[in-house]
Amino acid sequence: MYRIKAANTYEKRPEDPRGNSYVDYRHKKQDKLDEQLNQQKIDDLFVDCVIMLNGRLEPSANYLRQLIGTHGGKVVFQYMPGVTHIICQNLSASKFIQYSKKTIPVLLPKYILSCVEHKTLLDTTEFILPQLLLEQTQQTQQTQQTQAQEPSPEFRMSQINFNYVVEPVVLDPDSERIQQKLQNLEQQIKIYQLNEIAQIDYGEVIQNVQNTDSQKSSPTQLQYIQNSPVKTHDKINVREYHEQSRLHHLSQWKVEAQQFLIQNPPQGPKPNDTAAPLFMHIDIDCFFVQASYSALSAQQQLLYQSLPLCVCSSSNTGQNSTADIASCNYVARSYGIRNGMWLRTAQEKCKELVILKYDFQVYSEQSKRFYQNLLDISSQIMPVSCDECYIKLSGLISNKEEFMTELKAKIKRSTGLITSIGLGSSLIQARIATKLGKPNGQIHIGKEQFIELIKHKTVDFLPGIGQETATVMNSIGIYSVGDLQHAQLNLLQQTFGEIKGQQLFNSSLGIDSLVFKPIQGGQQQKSKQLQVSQNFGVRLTTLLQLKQFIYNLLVELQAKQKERNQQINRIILHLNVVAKNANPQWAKNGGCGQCEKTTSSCSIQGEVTEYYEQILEPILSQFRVEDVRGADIVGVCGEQQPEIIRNKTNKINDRTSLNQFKELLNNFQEQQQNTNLITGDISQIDQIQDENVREKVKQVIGLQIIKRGNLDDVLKYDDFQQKNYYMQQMWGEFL
DNA sequence: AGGGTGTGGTAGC
DNA sequence: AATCGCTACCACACCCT
Repeated sequence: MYRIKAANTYEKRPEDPRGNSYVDYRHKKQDKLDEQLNQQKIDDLFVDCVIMLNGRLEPSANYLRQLIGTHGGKVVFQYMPGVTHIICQNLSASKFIQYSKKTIPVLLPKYILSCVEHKTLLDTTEFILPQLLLEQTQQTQQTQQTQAQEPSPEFRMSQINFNYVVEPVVLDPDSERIQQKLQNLEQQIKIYQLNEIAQIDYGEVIQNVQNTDSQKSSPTQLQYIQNSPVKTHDKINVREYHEQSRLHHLSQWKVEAQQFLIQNPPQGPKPNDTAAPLFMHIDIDCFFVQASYSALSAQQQLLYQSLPLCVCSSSNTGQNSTADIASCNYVARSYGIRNGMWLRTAQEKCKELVILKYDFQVYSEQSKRFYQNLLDISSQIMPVSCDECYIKLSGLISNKEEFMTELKAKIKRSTGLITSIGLGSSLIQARIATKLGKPNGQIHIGKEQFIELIKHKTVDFLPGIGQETATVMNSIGIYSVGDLQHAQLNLLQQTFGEIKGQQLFNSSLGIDSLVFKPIQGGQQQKSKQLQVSQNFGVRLTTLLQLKQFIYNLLVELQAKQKERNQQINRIILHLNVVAKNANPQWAKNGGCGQCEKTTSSCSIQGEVTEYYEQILEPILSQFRVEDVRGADIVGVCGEQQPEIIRNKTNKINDRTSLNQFKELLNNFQEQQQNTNLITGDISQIDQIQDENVREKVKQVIGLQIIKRGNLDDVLKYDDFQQKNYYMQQMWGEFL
């Protein structure tokens, strides 16, 4: 089912001098919409129905509204008397309680689609929202269980702590609302009995958390699945885990670098904004390896001087070792070893590979020394990471080569580390220059050179283009940076979105999409987001463990908030649940493997940890406890209210289209492999309702055929007429 | 229309 | 045979009022 593109169904809110309420306006609007839809009516399928749509739906609420309207039904978006059906997909805790009280059926959007398909109003039982269904069966099960005197050791997700829906801070002094809340609360207590186990253990969690206040680690113990193939600690302690996580430190060092620059403002001259723009990008070559090496004794250094080196968390080279290489030097790279490669694989490629240990202390010190050397160059520095930054040099440098050589020598003297420097008239040019120069490089490139130099690189050579973007690019026939340089901006924007498309195109031509934001000395840098997460070595078996784990994450988040002196007004919970069809092998190394990801957030005021229940409930009510068994709970991410900068341009394309497009393309490619290209079923392309996307798919698949030389296959047909017929049938005017 | 919320991609070693 | 892991940021889609 393809979505009708979200037409702009909203009307401008009228100025109303007579002070009519917004509600009036909404009623009027509702009537008007109904009238409009009635005019397009096909049949009277839903004629006696008043259908309420709620929340995020698939297909979208807008699509359903039109669908119902054209079949004679009435649609509302708020509950009102007379509603006959509620269509809903995910229920938040409060709505869950509201709806479970009503006798109106709460159904999945599939109901509407099926009714339309069968041209009749179907029985609703098949389409009841699973959450509510679960609740019903649970209640019957419960009564059965109590009769059988067989209490379950675990408890259901949807059953927990609904009696704690009161907000810790009542934001709205409106008494009516508070009364309603109290009423709700009463109802909830009637419906849901607090589980005794939960009560006791929740108390324990609180106690444990209080213990952490004295900087000591939380004694909260979370057991792993017995006989789990994962060999990690038998406790999960977020703080302890982070101590040994290289990525955690990497992220922290970036913040440290920013703070270092705030406390030690660059004393260098101010760049001349009227001069020709000149930016420097500097990066320490294989930072971890060099830094670990620099901490070795002189004797060892001599020994390892020209050997292949790598840094790895483990020197365990056993068959089952899945440790990966954090960083490897260029000697090692000559053997085909790469960052991120599994140690075992790397050692197969090079038996002499020397494994160095992490030394986070040294990395942090070296990072500071590195930045110390950059302070007198210019007043404008923008750190990228602990070992990498941009510096604005416009009008400050006379002899570029000399400057770069001297700077490199200076850093080498001070830290013993070898760096690469790139100069360019934009950030991305400088960045690419460094990349091309590594290791131990010093390059200056201009725009013309830039375009020539990277023409033949694959698109993922450009910063900002990762695996996903590269795959989509390939699918629209763009493989090299040169292809991108000559691509149609229009096509890029249709595929990636207006802004993103433009940015990608700009990148290929050496024009920045990254904004140069130098650190302002003395000013507190406020980030827009604070996040705490742990994805490794987490194997939770019970709901209680899950709750404890999330609470611990929240404690860490709160600590971070205080440390950084920042306010948090929204909390986001990310939850990874092992996908149903996930290969169990994948999670063997302690990671998440293939997961289904869910996000839920709530606005907060006050202490982060107070919102424990609010965050949990909506998201947990979607799962049964069985589903969470073996789930990986990812993290809690607190967010500051970001600056609202709305993008006011018209959207050409929406993500749904992009996803549909990807799917179609995959289907088509599968078919191509299985059948003759010519007979490949392309009828589905014509079913795409969105004209833009349909045309794009045709265009793209056409492009693909040309790119891959498959056009020749078509041309093999001797019969010219038949050939033409196929061509036309497939691509219409596109070929 | 603008605010709120959910999704997904990227970089750094 | 398999591409994680942590944190911060951006662009974007979609719903609610």
